Amino acid sequence: MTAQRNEGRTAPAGSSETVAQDSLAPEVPSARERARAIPEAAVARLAVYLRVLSTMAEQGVTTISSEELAAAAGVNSAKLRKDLSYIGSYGTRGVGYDVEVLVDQIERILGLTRKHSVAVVGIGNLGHALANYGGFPGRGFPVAALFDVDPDLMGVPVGGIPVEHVDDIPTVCAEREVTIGVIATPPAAAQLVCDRLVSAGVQCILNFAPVVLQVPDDIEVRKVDLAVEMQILSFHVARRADEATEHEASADAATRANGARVAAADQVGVRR
Amino acid sequence: MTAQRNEGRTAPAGSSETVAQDSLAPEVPSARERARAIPEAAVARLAVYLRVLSTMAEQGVTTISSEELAAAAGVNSAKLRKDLSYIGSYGTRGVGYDVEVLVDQIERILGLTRKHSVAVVGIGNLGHALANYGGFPGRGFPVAALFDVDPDLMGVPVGGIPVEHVDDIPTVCAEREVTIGVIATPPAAAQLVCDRLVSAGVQCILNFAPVVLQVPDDIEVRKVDLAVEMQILSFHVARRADEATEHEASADAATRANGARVAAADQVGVRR
DNA sequence: CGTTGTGAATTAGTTCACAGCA
DNA sequence: TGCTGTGAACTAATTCACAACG
Repeated sequence: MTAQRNEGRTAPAGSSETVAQDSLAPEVPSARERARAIPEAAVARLAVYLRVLSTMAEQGVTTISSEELAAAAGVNSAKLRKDLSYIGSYGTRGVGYDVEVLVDQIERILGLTRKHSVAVVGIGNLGHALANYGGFPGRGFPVAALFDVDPDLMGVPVGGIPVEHVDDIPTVCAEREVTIGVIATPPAAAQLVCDRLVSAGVQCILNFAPVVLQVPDDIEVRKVDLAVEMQILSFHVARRADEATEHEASADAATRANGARVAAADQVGVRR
Repeated sequence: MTAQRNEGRTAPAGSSETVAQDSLAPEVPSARERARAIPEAAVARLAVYLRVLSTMAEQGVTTISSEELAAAAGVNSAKLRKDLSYIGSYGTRGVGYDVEVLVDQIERILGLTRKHSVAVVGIGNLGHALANYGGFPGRGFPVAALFDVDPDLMGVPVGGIPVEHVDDIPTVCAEREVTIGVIATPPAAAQLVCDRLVSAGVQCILNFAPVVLQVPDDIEVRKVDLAVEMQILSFHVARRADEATEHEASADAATRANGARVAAADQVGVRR
């Protein structure tokens, strides 16, 4: 609904890529253009590598091979090296990578050198939990504003920030230069809140509400959807059960027995 | 790093597919085998279609075309039809799909006809919020147990379920036939908790802790990682900023001005 | 007709495998 | 010698485009 949308945009697909700009400026794979070239899937993994590397650094590790880092991140080393190659060549052949250098470079690519002010909308169970993280995960994401509609919450500080009314989203967000909006409202309110955030100049939205948001296509939306996650898991349980009944003749306990065969699931790629 | 892993398994890739079984039983693309064939990405979207369809049904909609459903789900219609085709042919050419039929079929494929008992481990901010949902999203996921290490929490009911000690995970989970474990502990405790859940027979894990879990490869793990999500958004903010400075000559306000061009972002596919 | 269902074409992402370098 | 960086090969996912059909 609210379907003024237009999925099929104008471009006939399979045409552009680096196009859409003037044909002057021959080729500048600068840091800017380089960034565009990083596959979406790789970006998600870079964030994981960053965390692993930070942990390593804390433990005093200064150098690490692709094999080691890959194991710790739950991916294979070829993928890891390919991912790192998107951001440049910072390894030393025969040796590995300098942990600190890698941390710096990944932070640079992910734009973590900037501060990204965050607004959380919907201070219920979840919003409360989010606000209490006080300065989002990994720092660099200060919570600049909280919003709700509940009159009882107005002015009440959560995690040190007073709750304001959702009607004030446009003014407050614009004023505090919020770039990331987090929606933790009931589903019915999500689209309205989203529209306000967008009109306030917010560029990216993290949506916890179980609805599909309609947004201008220059707004980046990521969603975290509990129900979907649970149902995907349910699917796998079901598939497994089916397989079991399928060939329920052969070894059964035999398979279950060697529960020691540990292999880091590729949890990085959002899917397997 | 607990790295007994072995990413490169034995199979030389590009060999199997439907293999690995006896060559008798010629070909049975039964519901079971059919399930195996559904692309992971499609499964995630089916869950979204299901929600949209349920909402539709509530509103009295009985029939819907691929174009309409696709719009509401934020995907294009070709993808939607392809996704639905994985589960069977339930549409009527020239007409569309019967909403109720589709709901039933998707629920069947996702295994939502079964009950999946859930255990939540780590009753902090987030765990508390999760437990309070009381019976996870969309029903069918009853919370059967809560665990923590905090002595003050032992026996305290949260969302109607008393908190038990993590040491009891193996016995309690096995006893109550928990199939899905939710980890909402601090990162340091996550792997240990995960190991216990696995030894208790839990098949799938939803991990909110910012660590890469090492699990036997017959365990399905999905992760929800706030920090990663925020950093992906950060990346996009940064890229955008770079692009802006890039060709800061031409129209600037012009682009920002027509903020009305709404197009449902493809929020379904976990990525774009 | 109008819309589904699906092979074929395309694009994105992963893995292989090895040349090249410290 | 050992490990990175990457072209080439492969696999997965998406999109096209149209025949089939109620």
